[in-house]
Amino acid sequence: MTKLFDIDSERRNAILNAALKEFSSQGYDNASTNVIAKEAGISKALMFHYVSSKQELFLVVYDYFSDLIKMEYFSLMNYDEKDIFSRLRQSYLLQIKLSEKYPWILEFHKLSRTTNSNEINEELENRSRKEHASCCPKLFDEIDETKFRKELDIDKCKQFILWSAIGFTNEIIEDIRNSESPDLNYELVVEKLDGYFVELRNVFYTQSNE
Amino acid sequence: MTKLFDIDSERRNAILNAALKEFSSQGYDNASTNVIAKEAGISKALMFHYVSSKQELFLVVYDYFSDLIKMEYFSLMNYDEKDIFSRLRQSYLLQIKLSEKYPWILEFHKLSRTTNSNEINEELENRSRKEHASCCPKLFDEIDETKFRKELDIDKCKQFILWSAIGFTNEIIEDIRNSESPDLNYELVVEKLDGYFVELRNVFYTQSNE
Amino acid sequence: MTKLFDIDSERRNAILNAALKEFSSQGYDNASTNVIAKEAGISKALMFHYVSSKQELFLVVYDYFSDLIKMEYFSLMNYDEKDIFSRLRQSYLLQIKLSEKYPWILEFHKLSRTTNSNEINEELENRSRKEHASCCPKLFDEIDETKFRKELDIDKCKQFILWSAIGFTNEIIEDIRNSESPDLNYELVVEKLDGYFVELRNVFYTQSNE
Amino acid sequence: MTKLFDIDSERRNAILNAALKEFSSQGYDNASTNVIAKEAGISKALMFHYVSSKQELFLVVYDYFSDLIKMEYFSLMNYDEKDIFSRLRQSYLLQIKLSEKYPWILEFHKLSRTTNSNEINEELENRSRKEHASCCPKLFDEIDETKFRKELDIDKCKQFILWSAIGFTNEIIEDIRNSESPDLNYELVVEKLDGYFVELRNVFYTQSNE
DNA sequence: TATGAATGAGAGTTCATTCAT
DNA sequence: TATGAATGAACTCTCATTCAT
Repeated sequence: MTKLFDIDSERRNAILNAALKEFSSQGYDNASTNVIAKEAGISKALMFHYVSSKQELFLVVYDYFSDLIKMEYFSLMNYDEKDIFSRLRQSYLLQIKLSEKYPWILEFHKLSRTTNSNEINEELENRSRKEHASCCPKLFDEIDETKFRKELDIDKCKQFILWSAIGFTNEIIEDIRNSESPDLNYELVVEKLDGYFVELRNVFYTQSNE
Repeated sequence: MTKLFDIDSERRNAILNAALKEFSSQGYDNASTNVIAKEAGISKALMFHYVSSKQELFLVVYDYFSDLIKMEYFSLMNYDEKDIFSRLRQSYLLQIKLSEKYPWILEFHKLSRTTNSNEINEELENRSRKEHASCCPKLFDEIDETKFRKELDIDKCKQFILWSAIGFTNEIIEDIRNSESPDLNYELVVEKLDGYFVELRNVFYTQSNE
Repeated sequence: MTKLFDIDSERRNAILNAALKEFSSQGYDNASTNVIAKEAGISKALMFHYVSSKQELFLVVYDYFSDLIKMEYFSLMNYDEKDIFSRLRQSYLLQIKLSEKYPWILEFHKLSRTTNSNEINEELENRSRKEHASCCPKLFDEIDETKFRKELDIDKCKQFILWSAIGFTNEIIEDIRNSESPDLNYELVVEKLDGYFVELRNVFYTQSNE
Repeated sequence: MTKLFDIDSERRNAILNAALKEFSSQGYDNASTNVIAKEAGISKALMFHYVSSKQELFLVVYDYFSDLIKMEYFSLMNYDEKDIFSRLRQSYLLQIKLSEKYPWILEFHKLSRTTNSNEINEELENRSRKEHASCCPKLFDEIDETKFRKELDIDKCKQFILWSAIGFTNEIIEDIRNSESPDLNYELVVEKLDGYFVELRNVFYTQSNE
């Protein structure tokens, strides 16, 4: 239905990025197709030549980045790595790399917010039903729990670790937003990241030297 | 400027709650003054008699709840309690209590999201500059750090604890939204809460029995 | 649902007449709410305060004039008059009178044209099913058929008479459109009308002097 | 100006028929060049290569069918036939035949409806001024008026006959539109037609057996 | 010759806001 | 105090038309 995937990839990316930015920051209802078209550098009419409606644009964006994340993130993840923090590190490196090409991709999950459009809500529910809570569970699947200190409740710890990861993600996003050239501080981000992982190991793992 | 504080408190609360609900759930841009007026049970024109604009309404709501939180929350907090988790527990009990009168107050922080209105963005930045990250620092001020395991980096741990608290808050909010009679599961919430605190002590504190 | 009938009758008539003019001349699909609002002398937004949509406006206009025609035309018709041409004359006098207040009312039937909007088409079909071919049958009901020349097929003659009446109606409409002050030639129209009726009697009736 | 007449006649006919259908059924303003191009089986851009604008397309269609009617209809009419009803019969047989190749030609007159485009309105008026009511006068020219009953006003009778003919035409059109295979009921149409002519003779002519 | 890409103008509709009472 | 009426600007989307190839 959409003609978005028959066109030049540079323009396609411009549209997809612009749409992801607008939809994730403003939400579906408040997102303006005007803003998206302007940010993508094309006329509004042309955009509606590529997609038939705001709804379709939203769903195309959702599916595109959903697939992208599957292929450029999930399928590249090495789940043989059983150390949860090494896994998380892997995950962050991939995400940061993706962020270079798709600067708003870390905000992808915000697309799932409930909107005023029931059709969108239903479609989103369909997709999430298929995927069954896409990211988090697998990240924690079959991790090496023997490394955790024995007295800890593993499930609760996973929860704490997840929440910390979310908090850290938000910090990264803010860092990226606040710097014009996001590529420059790639190393700084990784350094910060590694600092956190050192500490998380201290917190949750049996100390090796004890 | 606003006449909101010259009127009957019941109506004022109706307006403030309705506005907080709409602004926090829809965001400033997408929030509808129509919906707020209807939810508050008054005409739109009357609402614009009390406040001069949507902007003013937003800022009044922001400041009102900001002050409320200061007075009904911060000033009631007992900072003599130096145990961070006991402090956090206190904090949650106070917040949940506030939620009974102001059901959307836990969502207050969502008001700070960036909007399309630059004026709003600026005003919000002014306020946050004045307050300098209103809640968190004090929550962690002068806590008893001796309880922490010696090998831990206290500052990073505080960060982890804060992120966990944020995650837990979101869980509470979802619980409240998903239940028709929020008061009933007050005890359940506290129970869950205490479970988390037990574990957090396990994680971060020196084990007493060792 | 519509607030059109709670407002000042002068403005209401302005809107109804403007809408009837636009809808009957342009058809539902091509009719412009802009044009209607401008012709009625109000803002488009106000018009959408009175009616919730173009569809509703159309249906309100349809029903209003449909009812008006029933009350100011059908119920005033004296069907005790059994002479078909006297009846038709009555009919025309009433229609011309209505045209003074509602200059486009003779075009009312054009509202029934099929449009691109299936909802409108369905609503129109519902209404026409209820009314069962509103005008014509009754006009020819129980007329005095003994006046017709014996060798004629009455049913076919009725058809011819109806078609002539339609042709005459179109002539009247054109006359009205071509003159700025339609009231002036009221008498001229009636005169022309009577000329036709004289001749129609000659054509279809047994000649009295034979 | 137009290049329509330099191209393959089959494609030309496809365009002309598609345009006649769309313009006559939707009116000039609401007609979509998209629909016409699609129905004609060519791209919109190519269509605008043949004609310079929607306006020109409309006028070309108008003039083409106007000429066609002149040549394939008017010039084939045998005006030596002085009996008006035989003439009308001739006329209908020719029209029905034309309908086979140009299915929408009976709707040609609908092109003359007033539109929102003043240029189109003016052009149409020019053409009709030149032709002076193209069809009707000649149809009634030099007919044998002696056959009419003596007491009748011939001019008015011509008017009645014309109006009946119009009514009958509409009936035929509706018949054609409502049947999937229009050719099948060709004979039925002619039969119906002849029934009307018999009666019209009864109505207007001196009865032969009296 | 033939077409997909591209656009500005305008459609219906909603919104925050002001006016009159 | 309180409200319904009123509006201009902005929204999403479609259209006839032009451009580039």
